[in-house]
Amino acid sequence: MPELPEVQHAADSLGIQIAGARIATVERLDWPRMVETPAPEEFIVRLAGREIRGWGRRAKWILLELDGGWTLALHLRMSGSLTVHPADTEPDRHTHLVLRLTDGRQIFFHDTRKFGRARLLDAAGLAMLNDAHGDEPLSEAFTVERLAGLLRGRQRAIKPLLLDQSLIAGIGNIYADEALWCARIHPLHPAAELSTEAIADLHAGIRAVLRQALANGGSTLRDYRNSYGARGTNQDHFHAYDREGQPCPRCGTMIVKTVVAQRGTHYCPACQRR
DNA sequence: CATTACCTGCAA
DNA sequence: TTGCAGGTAATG
Repeated sequence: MPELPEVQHAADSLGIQIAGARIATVERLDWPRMVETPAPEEFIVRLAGREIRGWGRRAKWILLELDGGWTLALHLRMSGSLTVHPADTEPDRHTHLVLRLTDGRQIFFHDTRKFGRARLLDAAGLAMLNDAHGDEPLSEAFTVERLAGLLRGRQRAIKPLLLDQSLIAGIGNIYADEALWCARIHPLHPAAELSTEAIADLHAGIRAVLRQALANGGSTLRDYRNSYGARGTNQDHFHAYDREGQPCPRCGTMIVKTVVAQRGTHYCPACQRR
């Protein structure tokens, strides 16, 4: 579900509520597969008593910086959400991890589809997570030249390349389609064959769609909520994604939906031709 | 590169 | 009942 803008909002809305708080206990881990490292029993023991010192985001991971050099990394995958609740709120059946704070409040990791994941990482583990991911597309370092370098020599289609987290981190199916619409690029265009001008438009498009989504609190198709339980509104501003059969806002041609890289893919067949 | 798997719920 | 969903990893 969540891509960079949604994960950023999830992290910020959570972090602002809980920074400085301390985890008392880990409760209700009824789907232990969600804990990737360390073993669930050790995860529970090590988290107890940790202070939450800060927060951040890397790719689609939410990072809670803890004392003792530990980082709690949380990935929402398709349907996860993190919300903060008073002491007496009962979790529902899709809440698979609860962090009880020493002030009584609870953080719920709610995840209908159970794809979400948690890792408790030391400095080396955090470095590995970092190294596994590519450029942050909103960073200063992500220049047009950087993007051109990433595309150079790669014959694969541009859309699956945009989804490859090891190259560019944080873009998912929505914002890949939206960025390609912005840049008037066909999702199957070979990455290495994009013109200099098209690459510049793609760079601008990626940043514009992510910034707009951030400004709108992310996109909520179904499950996404920030940590206050609020939906985003960016789904009301899509140009191509989820708009099959509706007119392209630029040229009026019907948006079509196909499958590219095993993902539903929406584009304008008239003005996305390069 | 394509296919399958992981899960549940919802719309067609 | 089937197919599909914002993600990723593990297979041929």
